[in-house]
Amino acid sequence: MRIREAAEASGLGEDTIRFYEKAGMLPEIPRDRRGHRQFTPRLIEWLTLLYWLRETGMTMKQMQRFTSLALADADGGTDTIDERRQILIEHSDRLKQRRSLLDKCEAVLAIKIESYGAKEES
Amino acid sequence: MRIREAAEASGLGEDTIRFYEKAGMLPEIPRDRRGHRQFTPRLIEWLTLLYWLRETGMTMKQMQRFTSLALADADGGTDTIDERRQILIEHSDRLKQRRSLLDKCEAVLAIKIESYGAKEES
DNA sequence: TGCTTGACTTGGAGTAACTCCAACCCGCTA
DNA sequence: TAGCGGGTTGGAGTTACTCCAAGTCAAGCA
Repeated sequence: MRIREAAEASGLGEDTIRFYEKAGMLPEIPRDRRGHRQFTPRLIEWLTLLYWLRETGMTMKQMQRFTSLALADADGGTDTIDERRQILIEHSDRLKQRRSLLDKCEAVLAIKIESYGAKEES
Repeated sequence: MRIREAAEASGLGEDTIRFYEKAGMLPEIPRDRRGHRQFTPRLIEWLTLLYWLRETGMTMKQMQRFTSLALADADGGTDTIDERRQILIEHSDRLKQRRSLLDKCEAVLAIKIESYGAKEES
């Protein structure tokens, strides 16, 4: 798979993928003889996970940590699984907080919108 | 109210308030004879709304637009109310989308976390 | 009277996380 | 052989702050 397709499949942009690679947030990407990146299904899966984590506000630092843990266990080890799971659990908790914030804001907006409606009717 | 208290009350930082003022996102702030800003309850309310809008991802551009509309109607007019309400409704819609995205991600993470748990048990 | 405190100003640097662009290369088709 | 499409790199630009630095100025206290 070329970078174009990888971008489409994962939801990330081409530039973002290259940027993530430079920042050490991806496993090694094989290249063909032209130097073009060749994306494996495993890489696509990884990119897709990063896409979701980014979309929901995980920082690059955490993603880098997460990646480095996964790479440390790349040979099938499980030494870092606890920490990796912990990272995901904490992120999941942040999502819950975030959602309640959105709910709160939505309520505030509803009141504000309502008040505009009232003014218009008067 | 001084800037310190305004910051505390609204949730924004002091620098951010000054920054927002420069960027034309606030009504005029009265000053005392020293040149210090004097925050009225109305201003605090405004800052608090901006805080929520920012927290939930509204861009400065939109906030600037929103402010300029409100200022155009500052004398009690209602000419811009339709557009202002529209802005808030659209933002509220974005929040709804955002929340469903969070839900989706939470589900993805739950599966991922589950899979780590399984590996650990084996 | 002088000191401290708090706020003020302008200006600029740093940060996160992209995003876009210029310049270049490389293999393929007409 | 020229042009095209799709890569490549490095670097500049963007958004929205955030954090100083350096200097001023008025009020309140000892």
